[in-house]
Amino acid sequence: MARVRLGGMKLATWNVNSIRTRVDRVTAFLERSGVDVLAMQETKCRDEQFPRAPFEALGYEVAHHGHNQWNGVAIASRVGLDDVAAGFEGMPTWGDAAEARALGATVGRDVVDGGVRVWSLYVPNGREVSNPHYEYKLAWLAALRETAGGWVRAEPEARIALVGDWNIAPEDQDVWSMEFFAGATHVSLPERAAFAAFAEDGFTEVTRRFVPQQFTYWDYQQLRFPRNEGMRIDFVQASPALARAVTGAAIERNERKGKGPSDHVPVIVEIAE
DNA sequence: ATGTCGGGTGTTACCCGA
Repeated sequence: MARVRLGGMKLATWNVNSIRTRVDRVTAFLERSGVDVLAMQETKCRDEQFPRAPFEALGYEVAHHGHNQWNGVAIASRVGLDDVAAGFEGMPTWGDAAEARALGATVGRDVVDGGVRVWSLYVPNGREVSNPHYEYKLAWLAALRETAGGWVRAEPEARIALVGDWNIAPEDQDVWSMEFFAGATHVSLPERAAFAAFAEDGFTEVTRRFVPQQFTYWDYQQLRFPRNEGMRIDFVQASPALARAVTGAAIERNERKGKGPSDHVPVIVEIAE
């Protein structure tokens, strides 16, 4: 197939908090933003319930992985969508259940050299530091790092994007009040260490250098958004070759406004060819 | 003051999760 489009691509990640409730807002965002690939989290539906038609009408292919009303991850792409994989090698289960928290696909083979291997990730919340879900979160992150590190070691020039809702605020400035979060998940040292450890395998978080301080999530409760009491928990970790190709990033704060928003907003990165 | 959102069900009243 001939190259139809050169010049890089725009990749975004967005925890949509139910795609069935949010599909109009999500497709409107795609139409006006010029995003070529959108990784979604918390679709909250089974595969057959995902509203594919509105995406396909705009020229996007969709891969979705969802078992039930919890979790659910997807990737929509108008620049190719190949080698789809649900879950990663070694991904821990929650009890007996392999949850729908990771979906990989190769996109952009015609617009970026070698394409980009995108993983749409919904990292477990952890609930409370004393809750078994917290140990599950740490184990899940450790397994992801082990597997993703192996990908980079096997293919050092691979362009790999680990994107999504990491449910970790890596720095104190990434929450509206460290007092409020004292003793809570998302800010604990083991979670922050787990996030930072990806750097040892060559991954770089590539949005902060372009957007030094901006929240990506505001709770629906307590007027958190009007008061700008949010958290920065949605990130893009890029392999060495991909990090070199990233030319910009943006956090779409305005998507938290208006009628029926998700509690998260899209995070966009621009990738050169 | 868990005061808001989702989706679910033994559904029109509550459950769980975030």
